[in-house]
Amino acid sequence: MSDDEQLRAVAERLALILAQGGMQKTTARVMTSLLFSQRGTMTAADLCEELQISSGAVSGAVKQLTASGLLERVPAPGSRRDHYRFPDGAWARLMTQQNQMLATMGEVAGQGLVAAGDPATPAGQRLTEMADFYAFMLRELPPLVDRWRADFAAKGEGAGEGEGAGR
Amino acid sequence: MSDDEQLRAVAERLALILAQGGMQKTTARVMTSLLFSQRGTMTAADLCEELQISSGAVSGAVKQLTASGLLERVPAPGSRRDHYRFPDGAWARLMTQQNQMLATMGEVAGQGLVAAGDPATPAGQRLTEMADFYAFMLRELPPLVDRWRADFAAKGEGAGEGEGAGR
DNA sequence: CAGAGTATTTACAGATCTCTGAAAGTTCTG
DNA sequence: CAGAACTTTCAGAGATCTGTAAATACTCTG
Repeated sequence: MSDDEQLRAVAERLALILAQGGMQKTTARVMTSLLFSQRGTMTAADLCEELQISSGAVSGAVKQLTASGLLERVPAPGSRRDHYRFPDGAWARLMTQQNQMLATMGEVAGQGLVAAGDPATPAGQRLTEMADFYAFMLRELPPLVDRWRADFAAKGEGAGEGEGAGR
Repeated sequence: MSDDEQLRAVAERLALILAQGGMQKTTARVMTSLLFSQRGTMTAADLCEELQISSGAVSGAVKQLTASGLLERVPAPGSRRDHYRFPDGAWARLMTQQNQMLATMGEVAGQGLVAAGDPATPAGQRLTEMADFYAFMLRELPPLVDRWRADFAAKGEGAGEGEGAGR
């Protein structure tokens, strides 16, 4: 099995995992193709061929991924085709997006608390815990992600040459 | 609109949000019913009536939620029916479970790196970033959740002196 | 241990989703 | 500005999922 085939195999495996986690199958396949591709960017035609899917399917997946920040269009001088790639820092941005979800969960918990009236009721206690938890995460997660960004950037600088990083 | 109806409305709204985020609709509705219920626990029959769904559907949802730690059976002396409730500390546990996903993502990234061979290739760089990010999160998130647990427990002590009422 | 009261599983029906193929829309080039 | 090269949209076919109803399996009580 060539290295390339191995990469594709791992890509498909990850796509499957993501699909089980709720992501659309085709969308996941497009994303992992981009993520594991040895090329810097891929065109819609490339994806059609590699994944054996129609251009319509690719278009749909691209739309979704773009909305989530997991895919970006790259200006491709000399080619009419759109070129896509998996963006740098996408993972961190993804985590940041989840902050939206954390905020929403916190809000809903708050609304529930209001409706419950008394925080001492069963619902009140459950919702208090929920509100507290999500408020905490909303407060603590962004700085954590920022710290990673800083760490990683620092590592990258040092690494260019004598990268002592590693494990 | 009574308080109870308001609670149910918020519950259904959250269920809808969760469903859009990939969770099964019925499963989400069962979970939020339990979460927002003024009762301490609910039986399958209660859920059937409140949500207007069949007992089979409840059974399925219970199975899924139990597996995710978002629902637990409560010993119900005097009643033959199973009583269910939303467990204390479920949110924290849920976040901890996501660690499993973080670990998996890290592993897959590592496998990709091996298959890519050279970390300097496009795939190599993308996967290096991915592996680093997930390793970082896997390292930092559990302590964060522990800190919340400690904080929240401390808050609770200070506040509800005689709260023996617990469950 | 028989039997009632519950929970779970199963087959099937209905609904939903998703892909394909083709038409329509866009955007460059010559 | 006409035409080519792509991408996006759309209607319909096919696959997938999910809930119901009924049968089956548990689990207490008497």
